[in-house]
Amino acid sequence: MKKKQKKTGKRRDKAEVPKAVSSRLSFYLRELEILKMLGTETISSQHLAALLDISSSQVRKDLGHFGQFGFPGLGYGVERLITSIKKIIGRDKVWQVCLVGCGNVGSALIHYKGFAASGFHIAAVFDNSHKKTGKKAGRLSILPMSEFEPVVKKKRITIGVISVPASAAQDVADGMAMAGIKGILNFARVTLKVPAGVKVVGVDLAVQMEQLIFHLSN
Amino acid sequence: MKKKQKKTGKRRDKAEVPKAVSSRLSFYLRELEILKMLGTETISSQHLAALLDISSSQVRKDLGHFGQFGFPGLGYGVERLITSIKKIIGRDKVWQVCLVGCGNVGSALIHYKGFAASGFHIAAVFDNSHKKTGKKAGRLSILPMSEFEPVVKKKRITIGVISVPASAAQDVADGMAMAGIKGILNFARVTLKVPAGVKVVGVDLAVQMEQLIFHLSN
DNA sequence: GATTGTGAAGAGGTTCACAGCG
DNA sequence: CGCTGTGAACCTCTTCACAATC
Repeated sequence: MKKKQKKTGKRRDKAEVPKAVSSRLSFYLRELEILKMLGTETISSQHLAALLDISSSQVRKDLGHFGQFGFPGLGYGVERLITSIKKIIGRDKVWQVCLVGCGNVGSALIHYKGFAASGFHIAAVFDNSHKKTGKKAGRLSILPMSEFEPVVKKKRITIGVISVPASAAQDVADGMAMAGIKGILNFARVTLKVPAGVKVVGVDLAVQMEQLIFHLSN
Repeated sequence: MKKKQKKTGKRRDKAEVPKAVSSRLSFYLRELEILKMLGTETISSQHLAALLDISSSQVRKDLGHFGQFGFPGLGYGVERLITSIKKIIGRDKVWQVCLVGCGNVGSALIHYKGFAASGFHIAAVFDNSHKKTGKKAGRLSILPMSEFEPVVKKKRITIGVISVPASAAQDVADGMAMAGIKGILNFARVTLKVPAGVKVVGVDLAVQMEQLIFHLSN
């Protein structure tokens, strides 16, 4: 636990991870899991960097934030690195997720296999519309919003996915915060206002597309 | 067209836009379109900044890259700013898009209204499976991959969306590059290798989720 | 008086380069 | 000899602060 080095002048007791680093850890993990499947046991920073199209010193520096994982002359142990990164980002447990809004996007998410494969368990699905509540969405019944808070609490859900129209998104987010949800994945095209302590990650496909055409136009 | 200002000492004939800026333009646009709908005619950098949860100087500096849009004491004209940003990112025209892979994700994208609303026109849809080709996906027939290149060329499609399983994604990307597609929106969980001149934007929901839980775990 | 546009200062992130280890 | 871990240099992005403008 005691990890102060006397040579550095910088004080940084709290393990503050640069946000640029955290956003790359997932990509490391993704490539490492592929490597593991291929039977690779060891990989150098240079190799891993090439897979991700970044520099090898970037990889080394990123991993350096969390301790010493590599062996000079050999590289990094794939299996061990996977375990370590999973622990760092919190993928070492299963997360209970609820989803609100069973339109096109919502339905696709319910059937999306990548979630389950990454340790996210969709534990409940909600929709406002009477036409949908009671029906099945995959293995789950679609519940009415009136049951939202009790179900979230009973199932100990900590993550919410919003896939409702933009006009309804803020209300849903408010309800989520109220029910104690700490992380929101938002597919609606609005910037959500949430209380401190709640983290929102937005996914806006139109924005992604615009990234693309910006490069194409320039 | 001639737009050199004599006062700046910096030489920068090529309009090089910091990549951090380009990624925010879309968000400015999104908020501005909402403001327009609400009837707002003018907005200050401070107001706009608040909507996006960034600083007002950030907004001013970002917009400053493209010329003078604002009026001191008044702010920015919403309508005019929308037009300008659209032109900058290339949203002033309609883009022809094709989609490969009609699974869960693909189907959701076909029905997703945000695309059309942002000037993206899905002009063709493809899938490998005999079970799907010939069937309808929305207003379009699902075409077999054998028709990919001719159709892309005939319809002047410049953007491709990949929503096939990870194992097939690289092949599809190769085919897209071959057919002359310049921008790829990739939903598969792999890092694609593409020739120079082709831009890829990846959307990986598991990665987004991991961003979320990283913050929750720390 | 309010608000822009912009140099200059400050943070933050990336690359370099090399000592030290296996 | 190959490769990691890491200070130092470098670069990019963000914030500050204020003259110029409406």
